[in-house]
Amino acid sequence: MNVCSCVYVIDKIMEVDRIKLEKAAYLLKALAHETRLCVLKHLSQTKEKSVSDLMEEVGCEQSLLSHHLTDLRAKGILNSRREGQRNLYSINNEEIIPLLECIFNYCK
Amino acid sequence: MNVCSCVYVIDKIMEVDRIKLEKAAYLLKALAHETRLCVLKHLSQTKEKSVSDLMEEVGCEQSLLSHHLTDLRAKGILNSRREGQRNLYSINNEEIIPLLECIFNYCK
DNA sequence: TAGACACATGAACATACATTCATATGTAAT
DNA sequence: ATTACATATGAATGTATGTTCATGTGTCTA
Repeated sequence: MNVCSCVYVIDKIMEVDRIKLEKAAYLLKALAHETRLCVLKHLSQTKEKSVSDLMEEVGCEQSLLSHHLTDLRAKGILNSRREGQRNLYSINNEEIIPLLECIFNYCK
Repeated sequence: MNVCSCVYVIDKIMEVDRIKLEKAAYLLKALAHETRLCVLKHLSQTKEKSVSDLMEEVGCEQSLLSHHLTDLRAKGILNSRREGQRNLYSINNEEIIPLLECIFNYCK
């Protein structure tokens, strides 16, 4: 392996790291809010929940909650589907549940 | 147990939850930045590092990095001690390392 | 004790995020 | 078709966060 390809490999490694850090920062920003964490906590216990269910459980006003939910959905953390008048939200990727557990566990 | 003490217990549970959510949100906000994650990643590999070491490794300008470090220290995530002219930073509570691993692992 | 080095600090500014309010949309029931 | 219900959306505003720049502080060396 010559000097050039070495540099290339190092660049690639650095790049992968940078991308991972970026992703992690993006994810953490998405999670870093009491209301959103509360939503996720509730949704990790039950499959899906309507906005009104969450409003009660989370104790958050309709519009504000909706903004948070839209946000979490846009960022790929939640899913939603309609059922009649209601909009049911659920966790998109279950792998986030152990991560949440890990976070809450750290915050003893 | 009468109604009153039941309500009291429920309040207590809710309170604990709310506090945990608050703590978690606070922690995640502290972590949710590429530069800060990068610092933590480097510090979880080596015991301590000076600001200049971190400047190079993280690729961040002196003053800005210093602000981030001060911040992380104020929030109890990092420690620092002087050694001559240098200021050595380290991770305050090692329990954060598996948490970071968990986060990076999720961000595959 | 003067200069260099390593780092911290504070004010000013820029950018992003959270919240509120008014209103729109989509579905269901009458 | 009209009304009510569940939710989404957008603009306006407030608040927090990140960044830069100029300068301050502590320590070492000559």
